Amino acid sequence: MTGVIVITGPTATGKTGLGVALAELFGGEIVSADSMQIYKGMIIGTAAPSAEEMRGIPHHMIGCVSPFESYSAARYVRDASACIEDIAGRGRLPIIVGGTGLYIDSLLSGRAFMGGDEALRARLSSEYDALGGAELLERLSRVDAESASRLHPNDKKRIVRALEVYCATGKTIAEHNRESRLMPERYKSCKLALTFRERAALYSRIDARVDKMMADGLAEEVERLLASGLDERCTSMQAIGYKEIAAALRGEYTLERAVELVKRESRRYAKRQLSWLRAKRDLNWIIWENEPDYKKAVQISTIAMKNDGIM
RNA sequence: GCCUCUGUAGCUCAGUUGGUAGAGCAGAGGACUGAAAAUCCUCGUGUCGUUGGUUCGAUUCCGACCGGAGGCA
Repeated sequence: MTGVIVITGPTATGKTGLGVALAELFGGEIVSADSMQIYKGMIIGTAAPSAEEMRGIPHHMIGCVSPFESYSAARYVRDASACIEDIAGRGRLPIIVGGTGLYIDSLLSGRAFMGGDEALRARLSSEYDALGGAELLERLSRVDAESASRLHPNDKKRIVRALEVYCATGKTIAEHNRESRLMPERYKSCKLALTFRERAALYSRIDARVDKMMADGLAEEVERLLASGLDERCTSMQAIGYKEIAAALRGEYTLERAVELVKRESRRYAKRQLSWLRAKRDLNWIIWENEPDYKKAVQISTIAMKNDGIM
């Protein structure tokens, strides 16, 4: 079975740096697992690695999709799997680096997502708006009581999707989930998760990085994307840093306010990532005191890789 | 130096006609299976500035003191 390394953790914890360090040491190539770096032209705001940071290591799955498209976890599993097979086929070590938890989990399990139907989804969505969440949740509970019992009436996305899956395939999403949970992981992996000892250290790092993005021209990058015809309905424009600055450029509030919001949203995002990761069991945590210490991290990683049977 | 206002949750403030208090924001925790940087749920005990007094009981009334703001000198 192909072995891979996974480097994850909340935003701004130094995943890129560790990924490159391990790639240099073990002859690896990077496969990004980032739902926004995937889009072309979104570089500054997604903190995509620069050529200098890459240090000659090949990086995949970055900037390879048009920002007008709506990418998905399902497509990621397909595209990233191909990358991994290619890398491993050439005798190199695939190193998956990114903070999009759903993408990583899905990739490792080779999860197949239940097909859906865009038109049907749109219809259900407008029914939700017209009839209300309680009504749609009630309808879901008649066909899929299991999923319905776990959802809140306000959780529009999930109620609509559960209904969509059932209507389109005749199978409940709960059944599908149960089956897919039984699938064994497709790759043997060593999972490394990065974070800081103190939440405050993480947050001040996030704040500083947002200031740096602005200094590097994030506003101009957003302007350029908007000028190309993108609007807030595109998935790519839902990215933190882009949606707030776009709103400021539209005159909804000042750029200073936008920067505050970008910082706040990034902090909340990091918190959500942490909450996703804490629920996982097989992670090797690397906890920074104040600054990333890559030398030490490489040592810890090497030990973890041996323990997990990679190498 | 005198006068007035003010001191309540990390911040901005509300409130208790005396029975130890509550909003917004910030923040915290959780969920998550074809949007996931998305989406959704839950969470407010704090010496009511300090210290005396009145009172069965004071954060609330009175005094002094210590911060802060303004005014007059």
